[in-house]
Amino acid sequence: MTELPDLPNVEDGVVMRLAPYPSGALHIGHTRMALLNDEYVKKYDGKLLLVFDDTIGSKEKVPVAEAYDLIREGLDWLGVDCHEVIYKSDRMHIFYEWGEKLLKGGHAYVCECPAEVLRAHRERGEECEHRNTPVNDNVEKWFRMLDGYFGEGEVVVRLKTDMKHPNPAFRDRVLFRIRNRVHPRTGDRFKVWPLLEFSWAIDDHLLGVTHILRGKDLVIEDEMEKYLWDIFGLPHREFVHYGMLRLKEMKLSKSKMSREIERGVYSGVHDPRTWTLQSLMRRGIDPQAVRNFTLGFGVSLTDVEVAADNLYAENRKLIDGRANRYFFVPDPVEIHLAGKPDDLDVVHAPLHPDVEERGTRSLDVSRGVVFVAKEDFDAHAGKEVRLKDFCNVVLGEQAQFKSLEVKDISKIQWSDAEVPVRVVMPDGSVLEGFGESGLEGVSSGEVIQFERIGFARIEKGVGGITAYFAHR
RNA sequence: GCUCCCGUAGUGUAGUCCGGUCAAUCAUUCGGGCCUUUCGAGCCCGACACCCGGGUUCGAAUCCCGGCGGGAGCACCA
Repeated sequence: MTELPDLPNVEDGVVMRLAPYPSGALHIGHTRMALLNDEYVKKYDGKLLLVFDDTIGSKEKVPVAEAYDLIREGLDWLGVDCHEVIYKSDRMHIFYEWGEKLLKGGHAYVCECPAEVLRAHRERGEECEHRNTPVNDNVEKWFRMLDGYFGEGEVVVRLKTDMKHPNPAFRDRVLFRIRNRVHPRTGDRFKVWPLLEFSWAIDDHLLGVTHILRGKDLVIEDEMEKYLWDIFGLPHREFVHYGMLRLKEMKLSKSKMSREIERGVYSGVHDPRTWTLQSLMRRGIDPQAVRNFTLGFGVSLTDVEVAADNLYAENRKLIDGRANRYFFVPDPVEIHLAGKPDDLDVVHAPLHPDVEERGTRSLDVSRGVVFVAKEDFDAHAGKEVRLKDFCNVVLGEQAQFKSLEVKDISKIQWSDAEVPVRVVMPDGSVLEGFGESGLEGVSSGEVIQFERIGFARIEKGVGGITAYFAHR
Protein backbone atom coordinates (compact mmCIF):
# COMPACT_ATOMS: atom_id res chain seq x y z
CA MET A 1 0.00 0.00 0.00
CA THR A 2 1.23 3.43 -0.83
CA GLU A 3 1.73 5.65 2.15
CA LEU A 4 -0.42 8.68 2.72
CA PRO A 5 1.05 12.01 1.68
CA ASP A 6 2.59 14.01 4.50
CA LEU A 7 0.53 16.54 6.38
CA PRO A 8 1.84 20.10 6.51
CA ASN A 9 2.96 21.68 9.80
CA VAL A 10 3.12 18.66 12.02
CA GLU A 11 6.03 19.86 14.17
CA ASP A 12 3.86 20.76 17.14
CA GLY A 13 1.83 17.59 17.13
CA VAL A 14 -1.31 16.47 15.39
CA VAL A 15 -4.84 16.63 16.74
CA MET A 16 -7.65 15.63 14.42
CA ARG A 17 -11.33 15.04 14.74
CA LEU A 18 -14.05 12.87 13.31
CA ALA A 19 -17.36 14.64 13.17
CA PRO A 20 -20.16 12.30 12.27
CA TYR A 21 -23.73 13.47 12.31
CA PRO A 22 -25.79 10.99 14.37
CA SER A 23 -28.62 10.45 11.92
CA GLY A 24 -27.88 6.81 11.34
CA ALA A 25 -25.18 4.19 11.09
CA LEU A 26 -21.97 4.82 9.19
CA HIS A 27 -21.79 3.18 5.79
CA ILE A 28 -19.00 2.31 3.40
CA GLY A 29 -18.99 5.85 2.03
CA HIS A 30 -18.02 7.22 5.44
CA THR A 31 -14.94 5.08 5.84
CA ARG A 32 -12.79 7.59 4.05
CA MET A 33 -13.53 10.18 6.72
CA ALA A 34 -12.97 7.73 9.55
CA LEU A 35 -9.93 5.86 8.30
CA LEU A 36 -8.01 8.76 6.85
CA ASN A 37 -8.28 10.55 10.18
CA ASP A 38 -7.28 7.44 12.06
CA GLU A 39 -4.32 6.70 9.80
CA TYR A 40 -2.97 10.20 10.00
CA VAL A 41 -3.27 10.34 13.75
CA LYS A 42 -1.48 7.02 13.99
CA LYS A 43 1.18 8.12 11.53
CA TYR A 44 2.04 11.18 13.61
CA ASP A 45 1.28 9.63 16.97
CA GLY A 46 -1.35 12.29 17.50
CA LYS A 47 -4.72 12.50 19.10
CA LEU A 48 -8.11 11.80 17.57
CA LEU A 49 -11.32 13.31 18.87
CA LEU A 50 -14.71 11.88 18.13
CA VAL A 51 -17.03 14.86 18.05
CA PHE A 52 -20.67 14.12 17.49
CA ASP A 53 -21.85 16.96 15.32
CA ASP A 54 -25.29 16.69 16.80
CA THR A 55 -26.85 20.07 16.31
CA ILE A 56 -30.45 20.03 15.19
CA GLY A 57 -30.30 20.42 11.45
CA SER A 58 -32.73 20.36 8.59
CA LYS A 59 -36.02 18.55 8.56
CA GLU A 60 -34.58 15.69 6.52
CA LYS A 61 -31.55 15.30 8.76
CA VAL A 62 -32.54 14.51 12.29
CA PRO A 63 -30.28 13.30 15.09
CA VAL A 64 -31.55 10.01 16.44
CA ALA A 65 -30.66 8.46 19.76
CA GLU A 66 -29.63 5.04 18.43
CA ALA A 67 -27.20 6.54 15.95
CA TYR A 68 -24.64 7.46 18.59
CA ASP A 69 -24.07 3.85 19.52
CA LEU A 70 -24.30 2.59 15.97
CA ILE A 71 -21.56 5.00 14.96
CA ARG A 72 -19.32 4.05 17.84
CA GLU A 73 -19.90 0.38 17.12
CA GLY A 74 -18.88 0.95 13.51
CA LEU A 75 -15.76 2.89 14.46
CA ASP A 76 -14.71 0.30 17.01
CA TRP A 77 -15.13 -2.42 14.46
CA LEU A 78 -13.01 -0.50 11.97
CA GLY A 79 -10.28 -0.19 14.57
CA VAL A 80 -10.46 3.57 14.71
CA ASP A 81 -8.92 4.75 17.99
CA CYS A 82 -10.77 7.74 19.36
CA HIS A 83 -9.03 9.28 22.34
CA GLU A 84 -11.89 11.45 23.48
CA VAL A 85 -15.61 11.69 22.81
CA ILE A 86 -17.27 15.07 22.65
CA TYR A 87 -20.84 16.12 21.96
CA LYS A 88 -21.58 19.40 20.25
CA SER A 89 -24.88 19.47 22.06
CA ASP A 90 -22.98 19.75 25.36
CA ARG A 91 -21.24 22.89 24.19
CA MET A 92 -24.10 25.17 23.34
CA HIS A 93 -23.20 27.71 26.02
CA ILE A 94 -19.79 28.10 24.38
CA PHE A 95 -21.32 28.84 20.99
CA TYR A 96 -23.72 31.32 22.55
CA GLU A 97 -20.86 33.08 24.28
CA TRP A 98 -18.87 33.43 21.08
CA GLY A 99 -21.97 34.35 19.11
CA GLU A 100 -22.57 37.18 21.50
CA LYS A 101 -19.00 38.40 21.02
CA LEU A 102 -19.57 38.43 17.29
CA LEU A 103 -22.73 40.48 17.58
CA LYS A 104 -21.19 42.88 20.07
CA GLY A 105 -18.26 43.35 17.74
CA GLY A 106 -20.62 44.29 14.94
CA HIS A 107 -19.55 41.34 12.80
CA ALA A 108 -22.96 39.75 12.63
CA TYR A 109 -26.59 40.76 12.70
CA VAL A 110 -29.99 39.37 13.45
CA CYS A 111 -31.90 39.04 10.20
CA GLU A 112 -35.67 38.74 10.10
CA CYS A 113 -35.99 38.12 6.37
CA PRO A 114 -37.92 34.99 5.45
CA ALA A 115 -35.73 32.31 3.93
CA GLU A 116 -36.87 32.99 0.37
CA VAL A 117 -36.19 36.71 0.64
CA LEU A 118 -32.80 36.01 2.10
CA ARG A 119 -31.99 33.70 -0.76
CA ALA A 120 -33.18 36.17 -3.36
CA HIS A 121 -31.01 38.89 -1.89
CA ARG A 122 -28.06 36.57 -1.85
CA GLU A 123 -28.59 35.74 -5.49
CA ARG A 124 -28.79 39.40 -6.47
CA GLY A 125 -26.02 40.49 -4.13
CA GLU A 126 -28.28 42.90 -2.30
CA GLU A 127 -28.14 43.83 1.37
CA CYS A 128 -31.30 43.78 3.44
CA GLU A 129 -32.35 46.41 5.97
CA HIS A 130 -31.35 44.24 8.95
CA ARG A 131 -27.73 44.35 7.96
CA ASN A 132 -27.38 47.84 9.38
CA THR A 133 -29.20 47.28 12.64
CA PRO A 134 -27.27 48.99 15.45
CA VAL A 135 -25.15 46.68 17.56
CA ASN A 136 -27.22 47.18 20.71
CA ASP A 137 -30.44 46.28 18.96
CA ASN A 138 -28.84 43.16 17.56
CA VAL A 139 -27.67 42.12 20.97
CA GLU A 140 -31.10 42.73 22.41
CA LYS A 141 -32.74 40.63 19.70
CA TRP A 142 -30.16 37.92 20.29
CA PHE A 143 -31.18 37.63 23.92
CA ARG A 144 -34.79 37.50 22.90
CA MET A 145 -33.89 34.67 20.54
CA LEU A 146 -32.30 32.79 23.40
CA ASP A 147 -35.33 33.49 25.56
CA GLY A 148 -37.55 31.78 23.06
CA TYR A 149 -39.30 34.90 21.92
CA PHE A 150 -39.04 33.95 18.25
CA GLY A 151 -40.50 30.96 16.48
CA GLU A 152 -38.82 28.59 14.10
CA GLY A 153 -37.81 30.30 10.88
CA GLU A 154 -38.52 33.82 12.08
CA VAL A 155 -34.98 35.03 12.68
CA VAL A 156 -31.40 34.04 12.05
CA VAL A 157 -28.00 35.40 12.95
CA ARG A 158 -25.94 36.15 9.87
CA LEU A 159 -22.27 36.83 9.50
CA LYS A 160 -21.33 40.04 7.72
CA THR A 161 -19.09 38.96 4.90
CA ASP A 162 -19.93 40.78 1.71
CA MET A 163 -23.18 40.58 -0.23
CA LYS A 164 -21.16 41.26 -3.38
CA HIS A 165 -18.74 38.43 -2.74
CA PRO A 166 -18.03 36.72 -6.08
CA ASN A 167 -18.96 33.38 -4.61
CA PRO A 168 -22.69 33.54 -3.90
CA ALA A 169 -22.27 30.78 -1.36
CA PHE A 170 -20.20 33.14 0.74
CA ARG A 171 -22.64 36.01 1.03
CA ASP A 172 -23.62 36.69 4.66
CA ARG A 173 -23.93 33.09 5.76
CA VAL A 174 -26.36 32.13 8.45
CA LEU A 175 -24.67 31.26 11.76
CA PHE A 176 -27.56 30.54 14.11
CA ARG A 177 -31.20 29.68 13.59
CA ILE A 178 -34.20 28.69 15.67
CA ARG A 179 -35.23 25.05 15.98
CA ASN A 180 -38.13 23.94 18.14
CA ARG A 181 -37.64 20.24 17.80
CA VAL A 182 -36.65 17.89 20.59
CA HIS A 183 -33.03 16.79 20.67
CA PRO A 184 -32.22 13.21 21.71
CA ARG A 185 -29.68 14.39 24.28
CA THR A 186 -30.73 17.84 25.37
CA GLY A 187 -34.49 17.61 24.90
CA ASP A 188 -36.11 21.01 24.40
CA ARG A 189 -33.56 22.95 26.44
CA PHE A 190 -32.15 24.80 23.41
CA LYS A 191 -34.01 26.65 20.69
CA VAL A 192 -31.12 28.46 19.06
CA TRP A 193 -28.75 26.19 17.19
CA PRO A 194 -25.47 27.08 15.51
CA LEU A 195 -24.63 26.00 11.98
CA LEU A 196 -21.65 23.85 11.28
CA GLU A 197 -19.30 26.57 10.08
CA PHE A 198 -19.72 28.60 13.23
CA SER A 199 -19.55 25.81 15.76
CA TRP A 200 -16.46 24.43 14.06
CA ALA A 201 -14.67 27.74 13.81
CA ILE A 202 -14.98 27.93 17.60
CA ASP A 203 -14.39 24.29 18.42
CA ASP A 204 -11.50 23.60 16.08
CA HIS A 205 -9.77 26.34 18.03
CA LEU A 206 -10.97 25.46 21.52
CA LEU A 207 -10.38 21.74 21.12
CA GLY A 208 -6.92 22.33 19.73
CA VAL A 209 -7.54 20.63 16.42
CA THR A 210 -4.47 21.09 14.23
CA HIS A 211 -5.57 19.44 10.99
CA ILE A 212 -9.08 19.44 9.65
CA LEU A 213 -9.80 16.64 7.24
CA ARG A 214 -13.10 16.92 5.47
CA GLY A 215 -14.87 15.93 2.30
CA LYS A 216 -14.71 18.30 -0.60
CA ASP A 217 -18.38 19.09 -0.17
CA LEU A 218 -17.26 21.19 2.76
CA VAL A 219 -14.59 23.32 1.08
CA ILE A 220 -16.63 26.50 1.45
CA GLU A 221 -16.60 25.90 5.21
CA ASP A 222 -12.82 26.34 5.17
CA GLU A 223 -13.26 29.88 4.02
CA MET A 224 -15.95 30.53 6.59
CA GLU A 225 -13.81 29.21 9.38
CA LYS A 226 -10.83 31.28 8.29
CA TYR A 227 -13.01 34.34 8.04
CA LEU A 228 -14.25 33.80 11.59
CA TRP A 229 -10.78 33.05 12.94
CA ASP A 230 -9.59 36.34 11.51
CA ILE A 231 -12.40 38.23 13.22
CA PHE A 232 -11.48 36.69 16.56
CA GLY A 233 -7.77 36.92 15.90
CA LEU A 234 -7.31 33.18 16.17
CA PRO A 235 -4.53 31.22 14.49
CA HIS A 236 -5.39 29.23 11.37
CA ARG A 237 -5.43 25.44 11.20
CA GLU A 238 -4.60 23.22 8.27
CA PHE A 239 -7.25 21.84 5.94
CA VAL A 240 -7.10 18.65 3.95
CA HIS A 241 -9.83 17.41 1.64
CA TYR A 242 -10.82 14.21 -0.01
CA GLY A 243 -13.39 13.39 -2.68
CA MET A 244 -16.55 11.40 -2.25
CA LEU A 245 -16.48 7.63 -2.14
CA ARG A 246 -19.32 5.50 -3.38
CA LEU A 247 -19.79 1.97 -4.56
CA LYS A 248 -21.26 1.27 -7.95
CA GLU A 249 -23.72 -1.14 -6.42
CA MET A 250 -24.82 1.34 -3.78
CA LYS A 251 -27.55 3.00 -5.74
CA LEU A 252 -29.57 4.57 -2.98
CA SER A 253 -28.88 7.80 -1.19
CA LYS A 254 -28.49 7.75 2.54
CA SER A 255 -31.87 9.31 3.20
CA LYS A 256 -33.62 6.93 0.85
CA MET A 257 -31.85 4.09 2.58
CA SER A 258 -33.20 5.08 6.01
CA ARG A 259 -36.63 5.52 4.53
CA GLU A 260 -36.55 1.99 3.15
CA ILE A 261 -35.58 0.65 6.56
CA GLU A 262 -38.46 2.51 8.12
CA ARG A 263 -40.88 1.23 5.52
CA GLY A 264 -39.67 -2.28 6.19
CA VAL A 265 -38.36 -2.82 2.68
CA TYR A 266 -34.92 -3.33 4.21
CA SER A 267 -34.71 -5.48 7.27
CA GLY A 268 -32.74 -2.98 9.31
CA VAL A 269 -29.31 -1.57 9.86
CA HIS A 270 -27.73 -4.94 9.06
CA ASP A 271 -29.43 -5.31 5.71
CA PRO A 272 -26.72 -5.86 3.10
CA ARG A 273 -28.36 -3.38 0.76
CA THR A 274 -27.69 -0.55 3.18
CA TRP A 275 -23.89 -0.98 2.98
CA THR A 276 -23.61 0.07 6.60
CA LEU A 277 -20.57 -1.04 8.57
CA GLN A 278 -22.99 -3.21 10.53
CA SER A 279 -24.02 -4.97 7.34
CA LEU A 280 -20.39 -5.54 6.38
CA MET A 281 -19.62 -7.02 9.80
CA ARG A 282 -22.52 -9.34 9.44
CA ARG A 283 -21.27 -10.56 6.09
CA GLY A 284 -17.86 -11.37 7.47
CA ILE A 285 -15.96 -8.59 5.79
CA ASP A 286 -12.72 -8.10 7.68
CA PRO A 287 -12.32 -4.52 8.90
CA GLN A 288 -8.73 -4.60 7.69
CA ALA A 289 -10.06 -5.24 4.18
CA VAL A 290 -12.18 -2.13 4.45
CA ARG A 291 -9.12 -0.22 5.58
CA ASN A 292 -6.93 -1.47 2.75
CA PHE A 293 -9.67 -0.82 0.26
CA THR A 294 -10.41 2.71 1.43
CA LEU A 295 -6.86 3.85 2.01
CA GLY A 296 -5.99 2.72 -1.49
CA PHE A 297 -7.83 5.75 -2.81
CA GLY A 298 -5.46 8.12 -1.08
CA VAL A 299 -6.58 11.65 -0.29
CA SER A 300 -7.26 12.83 -3.81
CA LEU A 301 -10.03 15.34 -4.49
CA THR A 302 -11.43 13.20 -7.28
CA ASP A 303 -14.64 11.42 -6.47
CA VAL A 304 -14.32 7.69 -6.40
CA GLU A 305 -16.99 5.43 -7.77
CA VAL A 306 -15.71 1.93 -7.54
CA ALA A 307 -17.07 -1.59 -7.86
CA ALA A 308 -17.43 -3.60 -4.67
CA ASP A 309 -15.19 -6.20 -6.36
CA ASN A 310 -12.22 -4.20 -5.16
CA LEU A 311 -13.38 -4.48 -1.58
CA TYR A 312 -14.08 -8.16 -2.05
CA ALA A 313 -10.63 -8.77 -3.50
CA GLU A 314 -9.06 -7.19 -0.41
CA ASN A 315 -11.25 -9.27 1.84
CA ARG A 316 -10.54 -12.49 -0.04
CA LYS A 317 -6.83 -12.02 0.51
CA LEU A 318 -7.45 -11.93 4.25
CA ILE A 319 -10.09 -14.59 4.76
CA ASP A 320 -9.33 -17.20 2.13
CA GLY A 321 -6.68 -18.82 4.28
CA ARG A 322 -8.78 -19.03 7.39
CA ALA A 323 -12.22 -19.86 6.02
CA ASN A 324 -13.00 -23.56 6.22
CA ARG A 325 -14.84 -25.19 3.35
CA TYR A 326 -18.29 -26.71 3.48
CA PHE A 327 -20.93 -27.86 1.05
CA PHE A 328 -24.20 -26.09 0.57
CA VAL A 329 -26.74 -27.06 -2.05
CA PRO A 330 -29.38 -24.51 -2.93
CA ASP A 331 -32.69 -25.82 -4.16
CA PRO A 332 -31.78 -29.43 -3.26
CA VAL A 333 -32.71 -32.57 -5.17
CA GLU A 334 -32.65 -35.89 -3.28
CA ILE A 335 -30.45 -38.55 -4.84
CA HIS A 336 -30.49 -42.27 -4.02
CA LEU A 337 -27.22 -43.95 -4.64
CA ALA A 338 -27.14 -47.51 -5.93
CA GLY A 339 -24.02 -49.63 -5.96
CA LYS A 340 -22.04 -47.79 -3.31
CA PRO A 341 -19.49 -50.05 -1.55
CA ASP A 342 -21.18 -51.40 1.59
CA ASP A 343 -18.29 -50.55 3.88
CA LEU A 344 -18.18 -46.89 2.81
CA ASP A 345 -20.24 -45.03 5.41
CA VAL A 346 -18.20 -41.92 6.04
CA VAL A 347 -16.50 -39.57 3.63
CA HIS A 348 -13.73 -37.24 4.75
CA ALA A 349 -13.28 -33.93 2.99
CA PRO A 350 -10.58 -31.39 3.80
CA LEU A 351 -11.58 -28.35 5.80
CA HIS A 352 -9.21 -26.35 3.66
CA PRO A 353 -7.68 -27.63 0.42
CA ASP A 354 -4.41 -25.75 0.92
CA VAL A 355 -3.98 -26.41 4.64
CA GLU A 356 -3.97 -30.14 5.20
CA GLU A 357 -3.07 -29.84 8.90
CA ARG A 358 -6.46 -28.36 9.59
CA GLY A 359 -8.00 -31.76 9.15
CA THR A 360 -11.20 -32.94 7.63
CA ARG A 361 -14.91 -32.90 8.10
CA SER A 362 -16.99 -36.05 7.96
CA LEU A 363 -19.99 -36.67 5.77
CA ASP A 364 -22.33 -39.53 6.51
CA VAL A 365 -23.19 -41.53 3.41
CA SER A 366 -24.39 -44.67 5.15
CA ARG A 367 -27.99 -44.10 4.06
CA GLY A 368 -27.00 -43.91 0.41
CA VAL A 369 -28.88 -40.63 0.19
CA VAL A 370 -27.33 -37.31 -0.77
CA PHE A 371 -28.58 -33.97 -2.05
CA VAL A 372 -27.36 -31.95 -4.98
CA ALA A 373 -28.38 -28.53 -6.26
CA LYS A 374 -31.17 -28.49 -8.80
CA GLU A 375 -29.00 -26.45 -11.11
CA ASP A 376 -26.30 -29.13 -11.09
CA PHE A 377 -28.87 -31.87 -11.37
CA ASP A 378 -30.44 -30.31 -14.47
CA ALA A 379 -27.08 -29.69 -16.05
CA HIS A 380 -25.69 -33.17 -15.50
CA ALA A 381 -28.57 -35.64 -15.17
CA GLY A 382 -27.80 -38.86 -17.01
CA LYS A 383 -24.12 -38.05 -17.18
CA GLU A 384 -21.26 -39.17 -15.05
CA VAL A 385 -20.15 -36.55 -12.56
CA ARG A 386 -18.02 -36.58 -9.46
CA LEU A 387 -19.51 -35.82 -6.09
CA LYS A 388 -16.59 -33.81 -4.87
CA ASP A 389 -14.36 -35.61 -2.37
CA PHE A 390 -16.57 -38.71 -2.63
CA CYS A 391 -17.14 -40.71 -5.79
CA ASN A 392 -18.20 -40.73 -9.39
CA VAL A 393 -21.84 -41.39 -10.21
CA VAL A 394 -24.19 -41.34 -13.13
CA LEU A 395 -26.50 -38.61 -11.97
CA GLY A 396 -30.23 -39.13 -11.54
CA GLU A 397 -32.75 -39.36 -8.73
CA GLN A 398 -31.71 -42.97 -8.73
CA ALA A 399 -28.01 -42.54 -9.25
CA GLN A 400 -25.54 -45.26 -10.13
CA PHE A 401 -22.24 -45.45 -8.32
CA LYS A 402 -19.34 -45.83 -10.76
CA SER A 403 -16.03 -45.54 -8.96
CA LEU A 404 -14.03 -43.78 -6.27
CA GLU A 405 -10.95 -42.63 -8.11
CA VAL A 406 -10.56 -38.99 -9.06
CA LYS A 407 -11.43 -38.55 -12.71
CA ASP A 408 -11.25 -35.54 -14.95
CA ILE A 409 -14.97 -34.94 -15.06
CA SER A 410 -17.28 -32.27 -13.68
CA LYS A 411 -17.23 -32.02 -9.91
CA ILE A 412 -20.30 -30.92 -8.08
CA GLN A 413 -20.89 -30.21 -4.44
CA TRP A 414 -23.42 -32.20 -2.48
CA SER A 415 -24.80 -32.58 0.98
CA ASP A 416 -25.10 -35.62 3.19
CA ALA A 417 -27.71 -34.05 5.43
CA GLU A 418 -30.80 -31.93 5.50
CA VAL A 419 -29.46 -29.07 7.59
CA PRO A 420 -31.63 -26.17 6.52
CA VAL A 421 -29.60 -23.08 5.62
CA ARG A 422 -30.75 -19.69 4.43
CA VAL A 423 -28.14 -17.70 2.55
CA VAL A 424 -28.84 -13.98 2.49
CA MET A 425 -27.33 -12.48 -0.63
CA PRO A 426 -26.00 -8.91 -0.96
CA ASP A 427 -29.02 -7.91 -3.02
CA GLY A 428 -31.33 -9.01 -0.24
CA SER A 429 -32.49 -12.19 -1.95
CA VAL A 430 -32.33 -15.47 -0.08
CA LEU A 431 -31.07 -18.86 -1.23
CA GLU A 432 -32.61 -21.77 0.62
CA GLY A 433 -31.13 -25.19 0.70
CA PHE A 434 -29.33 -27.86 2.67
CA GLY A 435 -25.95 -27.72 4.26
CA GLU A 436 -23.78 -30.68 5.06
CA SER A 437 -23.75 -32.22 8.52
CA GLY A 438 -20.34 -30.68 9.24
CA LEU A 439 -22.02 -27.32 9.54
CA GLU A 440 -23.23 -28.38 12.97
CA GLY A 441 -19.69 -27.90 14.20
CA VAL A 442 -19.35 -24.37 12.89
CA SER A 443 -19.74 -21.71 15.52
CA SER A 444 -21.95 -18.70 15.17
CA GLY A 445 -20.03 -15.79 13.70
CA GLU A 446 -17.53 -17.98 11.85
CA VAL A 447 -16.63 -17.09 8.28
CA ILE A 448 -16.60 -20.07 5.99
CA GLN A 449 -16.61 -20.80 2.29
CA PHE A 450 -19.38 -22.72 0.65
CA GLU A 451 -17.46 -24.47 -2.05
CA ARG A 452 -18.12 -23.10 -5.50
CA ILE A 453 -20.56 -20.58 -4.07
CA GLY A 454 -18.53 -18.21 -1.99
CA PHE A 455 -17.62 -16.84 1.39
CA ALA A 456 -20.25 -16.28 4.02
CA ARG A 457 -20.58 -15.65 7.72
CA ILE A 458 -22.64 -18.10 9.71
CA GLU A 459 -25.18 -17.12 12.32
CA LYS A 460 -27.01 -19.69 14.35
CA GLY A 461 -30.24 -18.84 16.06
CA VAL A 462 -33.61 -20.23 16.94
CA GLY A 463 -34.55 -20.11 13.27
CA GLY A 464 -31.65 -22.38 12.34
CA ILE A 465 -28.60 -21.46 10.32
CA THR A 466 -28.45 -18.22 8.40
CA ALA A 467 -25.45 -17.48 6.26
CA TYR A 468 -24.73 -13.92 5.20
CA PHE A 469 -23.03 -14.04 1.86
CA ALA A 470 -19.92 -11.93 1.48
CA HIS A 471 -18.62 -12.55 -2.02
CA ARG A 472 -17.14 -15.27 -4.22
C1' G B 1 -25.92 31.13 -14.36
C1' C B 2 -22.06 32.16 -10.48
C1' U B 3 -17.78 30.22 -7.26
C1' C B 4 -14.28 26.47 -6.42
C1' C B 5 -12.14 21.79 -7.61
C1' C B 6 -10.83 17.58 -10.63
C1' G B 7 -9.55 15.11 -15.54
C1' U B 8 -3.54 8.78 -16.24
C1' A B 9 -6.27 1.93 -19.16
C1' G B 10 -13.34 -0.95 -17.92
C1' U B 11 -12.69 0.69 -12.56
C1' G B 12 -9.45 2.81 -9.03
C1' U B 13 -4.43 4.40 -8.24
C1' A B 14 1.30 5.95 -8.50
C1' G B 15 3.91 9.67 -11.02
C1' U B 16 2.22 16.07 -11.69
C1' C B 17 4.65 20.51 -6.56
C1' C B 18 10.96 20.31 -7.98
C1' G B 19 10.02 18.95 -16.78
C1' G B 20 14.30 14.18 -18.99
C1' U B 21 15.54 8.09 -15.24
C1' C B 22 7.64 7.34 -17.75
C1' A B 23 7.78 3.86 -25.12
C1' A B 24 4.20 5.44 -17.60
C1' U B 25 3.27 2.05 -11.43
C1' C B 26 0.30 -1.14 -8.70
C1' A B 27 -4.44 -3.25 -7.69
C1' U B 28 -8.92 -4.77 -9.57
C1' U B 29 -11.54 -6.40 -13.89
C1' C B 30 -11.60 -9.06 -18.42
C1' G B 31 -9.26 -12.79 -21.96
C1' G B 32 -5.76 -16.95 -22.47
C1' G B 33 -2.44 -20.75 -20.35
C1' C B 34 -0.44 -23.81 -16.18
C1' C B 35 -1.81 -26.07 -11.72
C1' U B 36 -5.87 -27.88 -8.96
C1' U B 37 -11.07 -33.40 -6.46
C1' U B 38 -14.21 -25.45 -6.09
C1' C B 39 -16.60 -21.50 -11.12
C1' G B 40 -11.68 -20.46 -4.98
C1' A B 41 -6.46 -19.76 -4.15
C1' G B 42 -1.60 -19.74 -6.57
C1' C B 43 1.69 -19.05 -10.94
C1' C B 44 2.48 -17.19 -16.08
C1' C B 45 0.98 -14.37 -20.37
C1' G B 46 -2.14 -10.78 -22.59
C1' A B 47 -5.74 -6.38 -23.15
C1' C B 48 -6.66 -1.28 -22.57
C1' A B 49 -4.51 5.16 -20.44
C1' C B 50 -1.50 10.43 -19.82
C1' C B 51 -9.37 14.65 -22.22
C1' C B 52 -8.50 17.95 -26.75
C1' G B 53 -5.87 22.09 -29.11
C1' G B 54 -2.12 25.56 -28.97
C1' G B 55 2.35 27.50 -26.53
C1' U B 56 7.24 27.41 -23.66
C1' U B 57 11.48 23.94 -24.09
C1' C B 58 16.77 20.32 -26.86
C1' G B 59 12.88 17.58 -24.14
C1' A B 60 5.99 17.93 -21.17
C1' A B 61 1.62 13.16 -18.15
C1' U B 62 4.41 16.94 -15.59
C1' C B 63 4.87 24.29 -16.82
C1' C B 64 1.45 28.29 -19.40
C1' C B 65 -3.09 29.63 -22.23
C1' G B 66 -7.74 28.18 -24.35
C1' G B 67 -11.48 24.59 -25.04
C1' C B 68 -14.16 20.20 -23.60
C1' G B 69 -15.83 16.76 -19.91
C1' G B 70 -16.99 15.58 -14.75
C1' G B 71 -17.84 16.89 -9.57
C1' A B 72 -18.95 19.97 -5.34
C1' G B 73 -21.06 24.40 -3.40
C1' C B 74 -24.56 28.59 -4.22
C1' A B 75 -29.83 25.26 2.49
C1' C B 76 -32.39 28.89 8.47
C1' C B 77 -28.34 20.34 6.35
C1' A B 78 -24.08 18.15 7.91
